[in-house]
Amino acid sequence: MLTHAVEDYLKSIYKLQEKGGQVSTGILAEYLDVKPASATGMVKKLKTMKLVCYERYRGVTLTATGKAIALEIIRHHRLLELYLFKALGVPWDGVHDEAEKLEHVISEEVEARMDEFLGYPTADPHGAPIPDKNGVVTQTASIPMTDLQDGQSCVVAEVSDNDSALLRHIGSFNLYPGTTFRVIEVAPFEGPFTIDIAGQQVVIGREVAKHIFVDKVQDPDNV
Amino acid sequence: MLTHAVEDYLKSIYKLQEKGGQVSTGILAEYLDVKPASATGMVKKLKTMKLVCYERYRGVTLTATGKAIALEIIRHHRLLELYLFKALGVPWDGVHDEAEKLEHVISEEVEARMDEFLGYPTADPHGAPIPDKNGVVTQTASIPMTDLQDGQSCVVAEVSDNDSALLRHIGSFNLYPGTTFRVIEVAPFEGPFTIDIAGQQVVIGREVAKHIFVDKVQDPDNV
DNA sequence: TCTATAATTTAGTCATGCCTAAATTAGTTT
DNA sequence: AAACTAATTTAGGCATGACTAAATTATAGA
Repeated sequence: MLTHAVEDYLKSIYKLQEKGGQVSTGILAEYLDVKPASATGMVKKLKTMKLVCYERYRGVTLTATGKAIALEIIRHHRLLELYLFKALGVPWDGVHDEAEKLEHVISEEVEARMDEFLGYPTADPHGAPIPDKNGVVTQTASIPMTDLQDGQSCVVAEVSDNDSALLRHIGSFNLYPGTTFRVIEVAPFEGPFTIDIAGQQVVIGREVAKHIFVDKVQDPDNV
Repeated sequence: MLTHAVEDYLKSIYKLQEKGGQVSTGILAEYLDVKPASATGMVKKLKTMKLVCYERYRGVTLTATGKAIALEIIRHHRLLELYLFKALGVPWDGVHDEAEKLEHVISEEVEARMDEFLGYPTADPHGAPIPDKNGVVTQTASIPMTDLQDGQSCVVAEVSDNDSALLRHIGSFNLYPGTTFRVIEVAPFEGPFTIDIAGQQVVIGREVAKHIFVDKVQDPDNV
């Protein structure tokens, strides 16, 4: 069996690999809130386990085996988040931390039963895709809200899930995945976004907008 | 925060204390499937944490604090067992092992929500009592099935939960907590029990019967 | 009481996974 | 090319919680 630490490292490497491509031990350490030396040590261990490719000073990449394990853990995490949210009513800003602990101990059997209960879902409460049993992820090419311009309409696709306070804040505007809104005004000089959500006007700061990803929608009122 | 190992030791000491009274480090080691020297080491650590009373060669007892923690973990465990059983349909011979892992990581919030979902239950799927939020346990004084004699009627109160194969076996007779049966015959010389469950005759060996605890019932057909 | 046996404890090791401090390498500047 | 800075790695340590082997204590029998 793999240790929780190994699982966490693989998961983190996967996520960093997704956005940044090259994953240095320093970035990994920062992401895991661990000292660089610790990350180097673990990465060397992961290499002997054939879970990562690694050359010193060159960064880390997951092997096929490592990636499969990372995706399994991510699947556990996201299914748990959705289950806690839907079946137990845990607020969406609380599910991440809880799932973080549960993902390492849940059995495949319980996971399968949650999956069935939820009707084989494809996204967690923050809009992140849930890999299927074979580790296949369907990535959607959403854009950050900061790329939007005046008048554009869109649907919230995904929201960063790691900051609980931020999620509570975003939730207070009803900006959940699936919510449609229209940009009324983008203030100049890196200013905030004024948007319309179901008739309500709301002002969203840039720092917050960075963590919201959307899909553009053809707006019949504006064409 | 307490480690999983500390929690497991406290829980085990509590359970052994319940039946046997005196808990030696040897018994504890056997129960936890650990070498005696390891148990001694941990017990000394628990003493410095003021969670147990311990004098060498004299055995261990929980302090008030230690007992409170043990009961909290037991509450986690039993609520989880029942939740897995009722909400997710995990078979009763599987819930113990799963709960064993989850009990250490579940938050109080999630526990409270499961408790609410289940309607504030008082017993787990094996009939063991669930301590309440304040650590109060309502013990029932059930007797082992091996104490029964010919003709007696009774209700299954509790079944040992630590042997999965045994549970599957007992379950195959429909001998769940709440099931009523009548003893037809106790074979002499430590022989098996022939019982009547809802019209079906079933033969139960003594080794199995040792793990089934019952409450006697006044049988109107037999008085 | 003395001794044999069983239970318990001590002493010393090992694997994990983290840490700090020091050394090394890479990547600029000048 | 030399030197400086930032990133990375090595080296050595620490806490947990397990282990084995050896020493100690308790207990029961002769």
